This record gives sequence, C-alpha cells and structure tokens, in this order.
Amino acid sequence: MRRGKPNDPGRRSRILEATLDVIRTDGISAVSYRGVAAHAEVPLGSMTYYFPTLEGLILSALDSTRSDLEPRYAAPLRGARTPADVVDALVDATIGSTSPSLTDIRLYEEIRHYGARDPKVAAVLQAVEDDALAMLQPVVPTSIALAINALLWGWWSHRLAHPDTSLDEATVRRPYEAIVALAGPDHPFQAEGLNDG
Amino acid sequence: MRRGKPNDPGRRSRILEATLDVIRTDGISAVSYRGVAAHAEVPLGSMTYYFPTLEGLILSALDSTRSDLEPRYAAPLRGARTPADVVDALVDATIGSTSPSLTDIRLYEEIRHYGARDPKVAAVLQAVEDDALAMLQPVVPTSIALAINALLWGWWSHRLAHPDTSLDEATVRRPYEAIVALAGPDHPFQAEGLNDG
DNA sequence: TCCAGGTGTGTACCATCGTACGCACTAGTG
DNA sequence: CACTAGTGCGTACGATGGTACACACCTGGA
Repeated sequence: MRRGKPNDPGRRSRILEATLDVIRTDGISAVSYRGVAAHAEVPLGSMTYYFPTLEGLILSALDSTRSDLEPRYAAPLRGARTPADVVDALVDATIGSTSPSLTDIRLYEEIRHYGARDPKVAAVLQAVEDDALAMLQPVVPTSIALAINALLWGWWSHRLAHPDTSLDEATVRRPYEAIVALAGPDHPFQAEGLNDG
Repeated sequence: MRRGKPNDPGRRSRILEATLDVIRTDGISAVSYRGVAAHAEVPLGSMTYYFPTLEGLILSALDSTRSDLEPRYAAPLRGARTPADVVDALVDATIGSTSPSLTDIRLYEEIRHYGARDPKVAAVLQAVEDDALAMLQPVVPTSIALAINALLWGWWSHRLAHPDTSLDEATVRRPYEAIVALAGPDHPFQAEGLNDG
C-alpha cells in the first residue's frame, strides 16, 4: 500500500549529483547539507529526509561513481588481444581519450583520501581495484598487474599535481611497455596473441 | 630591545609537532586550534599568538616536513653508483628500511591532497619533486625519472590502500629494473658504472 | 466526507570553531 | 621604584553546520 506521492522523483539522484559536484570542486570536507541543498536547489529538509546522516550521503555519492569509473578504462582493456593492445589501452587510459579529466582524477583522489580512514569507502575502492586486477589477469600475472595499477595511479596523480604541464606520450608509453614485457613469452596471453598474428 | 620573556621557548615547535600528529591521525580537515591546543597541552590563546591564522599553522606544519621527507630516500639515491644500486635504493624506499611508515605515507598523502587546492602547498610539493627529479638526473633521463616518481608514489599509495597486505620484494623490484633499464647503455651513468666494475 | 499514514519541509537548538580583544605578567630603563 | 612595551593567555562573539522535530500536504480507503 503506497500512499503519498513523491512530487519530484528525480530529487534523490539530483542530490547525489550535486554532492559529487561539490566534492569535485571543493572536496569531501566541504560537503555540507546546506551547501549541497543550495547547489541542488532543494530545501534543507529534503536533504535529511533522503539522507538521514551526512556520512550516508557521502557514501552514496561515492558509491554511485563506481559504475562510471569502472567501464571507462575497463572496456578497452577487455578488448585487448596483443601486448601492444594492452599498452595502447594503458596509454590511452593515462593521457588519451579514455583517460579521466582532471576533475575526475580529483574526484577519484577524494575517494582514496576518504577511503584511507573510512572502511566502507575502502571496501568500494578495493572492489574497483579487484575488478581492474581481474581484468589484467588474462594479460599479465597479478604481480605485474599490481605494478601497472600503481603506475597508472601514479601518472594520474602526477597530472593532478601538475595541471599545467602535459605528459609526452612516449614518456608514458615506454615504461608501460617495459612492465608489460616483464610478463614474458611464457605467459598464456602471449601465445594466444602470436596465434592470432 | 627585547622585553618580556618567552616562558616556554619550545612551545612553537611543539605546536607544529602536535599539528602534524593531528594531521597524521585525522587528516588536515580535522585540524582546529582547539584540537591542536589540547593535543599540545597549550592554551588556546597561545595558538593564535604563534599562528594568527589557521592556514598559516597548517602551512608551517606541512612545510616543516620537507626537511624530513627529502633526505630519507634522497641520501641512498645520491650514493648509487650502478643501475643496480639505483634499483636497490628504489626498492628500499618503496618497502624497505628507508621507506616511510604508513602514517608518514598518510601524511604525505594529506599534503598532496591539500596541495591540489592550495597553490602554496602545491609549490612545496613541486620543490620536493624537483629535488627528486634532480637527484635522478645523473642516473636516468628526465622522462624516466618521471615514471619512477609516478611508480614510487603509486606503490606508496597502494600500501596506504592495503595496509594489511604486504608487497613482495620481487613484485616491486622487477618493474623498477625494467624502467631503469630503459635508460639504455647510452646514458652517461651507465658508462661510469661499467668503468667501476 | 472523514480518517490514517506516508511524504516532504521549515525552523530551531546545540555544538563546534575561527578570531578578536582586553588583561595580566615580565623585564629592561631611568 | 615607577614606567613602558612586548609577551602570553582567558574569554566571548559571530558564523557555520548537523540534527531533531513539529507540521503541512497528499493519497487511498471506509
């Protein structure tokens, strides 16, 4: 039995979007009920109605990014058939068309920052990383996948710290090549790649 | 003409140390005059006396870490004579004896986080990174030094996100080897190293 | 039409915090 | 000893923000 009508069904998601906007612009620590309410153009009472606690709001907002972050650089990696494809995908995810914008890196950094102290967010991060590792699994051994993840995050972090300078493609590509090559010809993927060629 | 006596000369630096403690534990956003005052066991009035603005306090605290961070992994790198030495130093800085503790990584992460929005802190970061690049300069070309920095930060960041798991040494070492090897035998350093051997 | 219960909101309370400011204390100087 | 200027600190004010809560509104049923 459903009584009373929600007179603005999209309100909840609009609040989440506004929250992410605030996080992107001023960071998680700047998230307040009042600020987000003003940004989303909803009354303060709506905020506490949909999100009784502020932490719940932040958690929901961060969690809602998972579906955005994951496919962006996941898809190209899934399609990779040769080591060269993998390197291409990585370079692209670092500085190319599939790479996150500076504001998105900032957002991701906010999540990591928050996750360093909040176990629930840490779990979300863990899930994202596990996905990334699983995706690299058929391509390189886990230990190398870890290094690739570390380097990718390092590059993104570099971009964030140096917004004015741009990274040369070769600068990014060669270290990826070197690391991917560590998998060596014995890794199953390599044989498959050779069969294709 | 100096009148009035400072009845606790070490107070200023004690405040700075307490500030860093708070940052390490709860993050920069948790830094408040009152909290730090309680932690340092000084009256609130002392805080505003030594540090008229909160931002000034934070900036001073962060800046005071520069002298600590720099020599830690700088010294081993300076002493490196062969590519193998460099790799050793990097591995050590990542997971070994010269590597920062988890709380120190957290602190460094706080600085980066804050620096993403505060130009003055960004300048401090820039200086530290410039030092690191300069130190790697005689060893590898700049582009590779950038990759090394990115990977090092990526590993540290990984440790922060996975406090319970420990990184295998080979996992860390091999990617460093691969990247350092990119410098190739034409790089001046290599010749010097061969002469030594 | 009247009732009930869920939806949505305005308001107010209380805690926290940065900051200003006046006052006390100290130690040189005449 | 009195005076003065710098040092150090307790207190209070104004702003901000999370949260509780009473209240208005809407819908479906009796």
